[in-house]
Amino acid sequence: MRLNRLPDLEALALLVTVSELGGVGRAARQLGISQPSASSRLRTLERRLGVPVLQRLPVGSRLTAEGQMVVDWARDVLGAADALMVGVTAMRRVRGAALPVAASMTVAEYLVPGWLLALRPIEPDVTVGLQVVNSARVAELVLGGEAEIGFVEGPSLPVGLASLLVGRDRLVVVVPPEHPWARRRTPLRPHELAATPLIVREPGSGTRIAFETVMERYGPLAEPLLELGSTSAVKVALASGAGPAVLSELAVGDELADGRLLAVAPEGVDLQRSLRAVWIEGRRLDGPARSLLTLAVRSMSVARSTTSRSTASQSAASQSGGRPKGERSP
Amino acid sequence: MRLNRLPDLEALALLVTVSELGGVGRAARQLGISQPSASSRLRTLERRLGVPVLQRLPVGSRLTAEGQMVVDWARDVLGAADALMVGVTAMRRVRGAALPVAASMTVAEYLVPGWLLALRPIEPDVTVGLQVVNSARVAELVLGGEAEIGFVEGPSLPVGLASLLVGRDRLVVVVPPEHPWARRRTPLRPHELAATPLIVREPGSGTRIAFETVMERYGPLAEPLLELGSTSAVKVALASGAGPAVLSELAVGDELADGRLLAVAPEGVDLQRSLRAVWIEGRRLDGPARSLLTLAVRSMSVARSTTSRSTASQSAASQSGGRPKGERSP
DNA sequence: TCAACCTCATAGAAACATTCTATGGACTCG
DNA sequence: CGAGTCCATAGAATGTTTCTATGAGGTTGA
Repeated sequence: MRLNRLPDLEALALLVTVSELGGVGRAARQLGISQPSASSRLRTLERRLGVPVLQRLPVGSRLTAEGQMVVDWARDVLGAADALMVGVTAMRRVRGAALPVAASMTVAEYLVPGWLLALRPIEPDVTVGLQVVNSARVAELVLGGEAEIGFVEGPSLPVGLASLLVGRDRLVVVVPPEHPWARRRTPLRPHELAATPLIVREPGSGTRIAFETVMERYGPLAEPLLELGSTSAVKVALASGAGPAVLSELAVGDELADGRLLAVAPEGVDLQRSLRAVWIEGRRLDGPARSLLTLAVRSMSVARSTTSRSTASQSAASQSGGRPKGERSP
Repeated sequence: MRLNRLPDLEALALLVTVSELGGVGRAARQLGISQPSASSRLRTLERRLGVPVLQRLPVGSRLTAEGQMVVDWARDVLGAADALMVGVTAMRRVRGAALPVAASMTVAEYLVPGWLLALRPIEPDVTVGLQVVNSARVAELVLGGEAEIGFVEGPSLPVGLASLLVGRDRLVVVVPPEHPWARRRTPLRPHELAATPLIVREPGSGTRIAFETVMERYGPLAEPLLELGSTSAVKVALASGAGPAVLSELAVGDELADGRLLAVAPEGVDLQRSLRAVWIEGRRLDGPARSLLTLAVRSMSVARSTTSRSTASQSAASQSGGRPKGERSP
């Protein structure tokens, strides 16, 4: 992670605004800075990128072809930054939030920011408070009234809580492309997996507990190859070719998508986990909490339907109808 | 896009490094700055985020629970930034690159950065040059020897070129959740779609041409509701509820995944496009070009075998398959 | 044709942040 | 208890960004 080769986020945001408004001065006004400041900043950005991105015209500025690409890439960066900020902001307001939420780590990390971004235009004035704790504690907080709605992962069903499925996650065994398992033709047997030293998260982490619970029946697990404190650290170890690792699919989706990592599915092992929204049984959710639940439910159904075929109707229908009911336990 | 609420990318990179190395001083050394500078920068970051992220201990520093979340979100941001930089760097070196590549816009925008990120560890010393042009011009450049490998979209098959499928894209009709079509129960008929004014890209853009070609047989298209010069601009118009739009699925993967947009599938219309790698027929690709081709092919097969995933950050992902965001994305 | 108006760029001063070196306090380890 | 490691603070130097004021280039419309 070289420190110096990073783009200036604010300059990128400025460039995006220029592309939307069609002029440097207009963008400056919108962002509340002076026009010369914007001009100079864009020039610095161009110099650092080494590519001209703007075509200055007497009537405004248009993007060059390269600029168009930069803007589209920049939108991704800014979207990620937005997600970070929305997540941090929610974590900061644990007390005194209009909508107190509790979520397990997986849900909080991968799903909550997207929901909050989608919630913002719907409920602009609602301050969300986010508490990131384990699933058991989520249940406590919801039951104790400290969170209006919660999100849990895993197979155990909290009592006294209504719940609704909002997503699925799956633990995947991943290897770098140069690992022997990347080329194996025979399926991975559970016993072989159990007997292989793996890179895993530290004891007590949700991912690790879930994995150990599932693998219990296939015999004792080998000693871990490495125990690391974060998903990121595991990825770093993986990149250096250390060995197979077990991670949440949500955590490695990008790496899987572009081939930096490969998934090896153990034969016949169900590593799927349900992600559920929970709230006090019998209580009717309304207001912002209900909006959030709707978004969460919708995000799942749409994500699933886009891979095969997608129609908007199904997801919309499920919520616009009656109030959500707790699903019965599996 | 408020300018002031953006995080400092370099500070985030520093924090990530601290989380990997376990100490402020160690991270500073790795990044080539002094320890006090790192310390001060982290303090500033904490102040701006409003959340303590580091627990300073006499033996080093550990992340707080909030810090853990911040680091994981930050990885997405940095991944997206990395994708941007790798793309820009490639565009800068059109001449004199060891591996000259030509790609159509869709491929260049959403897939190439992810491939280049994956290529970096495999071929660390190869400078890639990227030319972003339309598919016909890609064919010319490859045939003329100005690009060793090219990537095209669309149904037309270039003559004299060998090709291999590296991905698929699909045009999708998207609406904001509050649009009437989001709640429709009857399937969308092609004629109805043709008769509806849509938000589209400007004439001549690949997305628009592809859409018009497919829709030709269903009668004349209605006048566009809006014609906009970039995907981003279309998204902005969508967000304000303007009306249905037609965009590449790769461009709206994140929005679909978290429900900010909904896809409406027109009945029986095939809006899929193939994305292909092309090179001179009969020529055997080797060296870096072959590595790149391998990565591209792999990214497709893996992407299909896993279900999509989404994180807010993922725009990069969207590029990389989502991950241009760095690494992310569905 | 020309004045009014718009665009973006430049100049120079002030404010701010980051950087460094040097030092100190806190804790662990032997 | 001393040596070593860690992080924080102090104060000066550097660099960037910011602003206001102004200029250059081109369009618009009378």
